[in-house]
Amino acid sequence: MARNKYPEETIELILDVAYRLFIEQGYEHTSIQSIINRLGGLSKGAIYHHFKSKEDILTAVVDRITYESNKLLAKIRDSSDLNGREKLKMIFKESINRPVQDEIFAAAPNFHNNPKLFSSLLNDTIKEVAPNYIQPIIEQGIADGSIQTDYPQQLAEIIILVANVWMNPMTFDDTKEKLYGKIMVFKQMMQGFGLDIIDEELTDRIQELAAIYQKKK
Amino acid sequence: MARNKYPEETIELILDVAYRLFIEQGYEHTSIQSIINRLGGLSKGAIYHHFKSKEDILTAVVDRITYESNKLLAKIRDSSDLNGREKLKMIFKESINRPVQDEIFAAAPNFHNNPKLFSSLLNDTIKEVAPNYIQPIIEQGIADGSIQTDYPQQLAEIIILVANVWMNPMTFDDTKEKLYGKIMVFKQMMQGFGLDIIDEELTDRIQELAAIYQKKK
DNA sequence: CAATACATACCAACATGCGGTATTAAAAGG
DNA sequence: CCTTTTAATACCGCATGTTGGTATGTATTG
Repeated sequence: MARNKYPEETIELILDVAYRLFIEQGYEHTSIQSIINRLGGLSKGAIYHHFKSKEDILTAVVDRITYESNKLLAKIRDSSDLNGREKLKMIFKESINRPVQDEIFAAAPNFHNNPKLFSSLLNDTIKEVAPNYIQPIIEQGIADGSIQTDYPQQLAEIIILVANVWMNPMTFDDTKEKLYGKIMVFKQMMQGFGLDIIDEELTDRIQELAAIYQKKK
Repeated sequence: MARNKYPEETIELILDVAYRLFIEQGYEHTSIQSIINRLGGLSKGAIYHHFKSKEDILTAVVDRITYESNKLLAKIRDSSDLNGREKLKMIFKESINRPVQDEIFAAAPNFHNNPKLFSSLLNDTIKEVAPNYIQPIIEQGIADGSIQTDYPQQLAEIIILVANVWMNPMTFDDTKEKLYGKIMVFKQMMQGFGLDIIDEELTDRIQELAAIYQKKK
């Protein structure tokens, strides 16, 4: 293939293809060759020119998956018109309403068939999302009196772990009924932490996602 | 190597070696050849005679890791002299006191370097441990009045997920101080579910494990 | 003698490395 | 300014070493 004047386009193309394949077949069952085959003439050398390894591609893919989500989280975190508790509630509401989610959920098999991608996303959740987005909000909540805890770091982690991983329909392949129970238990957990922020609007939307996810089976 | 009259010994040997390597270097960075090299003369044929694939070895290793633990859980689940809530408390106490844990914690890098093993253990936790051991205990607790919930299945999952995964020092590579905060938050979560069963004895032991795990660094 | 416990030789697929080439951008020279 | 030179970069495609897995052979057991 001819050389591209704008190499970022090539990089984006590689990431597009890799993203789809990683989600559809899993990282370990996607070969570099299978990526090349869908690249429309691009070669192995092209890939290894832009990325130093297959794992490097995964890192870039995960970055792209989380980029939009993190931008939203940052916006909520830095908004000045809400207290900590309200920001937390806003996060659940907004993060669940992005259509990107639908696509991922509809395409992805469960985590057990994609351990590497799953573990990368989990790692990001704990090492990036929790400390950089959730914890600051909780700390603000402590300062403004809307949240009470002595352990903001740990509270941030457990909330986001349960919400993003356990309640994610893609992670554990739940039925609608089972997910409903999860939401109820999550709600009770949040109340136990003094955070009564899960309302009907949220529970409905989560079930909607589960339905989408199940349709593809 | 000469043929072994008792092939189970050969199987155990293979699993011993594989177990160590999987934990030390991760599943994906352990080659069949590196297992063979530590087998003391045994060959590839031996391995593929007893196991049909590398993944089959992983399954067997995970079974062995969980076997003792599950025996203990079954014993508590089936004991007749405790109510549901007491059994739950007993589980935390006993499962944390097994010396096997020390060894695993001392050898293992964090989950992110071992996604396949991690995801296998996580899968076992959700698909085996929660429904077969924790949920029945919670259901007994509902029946005998010592536990209140409308969602025993989901409650079982979230408790064991948080306890086995989030609070596991090996999973997220925590400091002693951070782990202490996790225990406090976990305690509060359990209280939120009406289960006030985490006492000082438990918190002390968990921190001990974290110390062991950190020493190897 | 049949089944089993291994050994040995081998294969195809895979991630990655590398020498080479074409294209572009930047700098130098007129 | 325009042209020439230089250097950087995009990309090609085969070579390489390693990997998981297989086919087949051989010795041992019962």
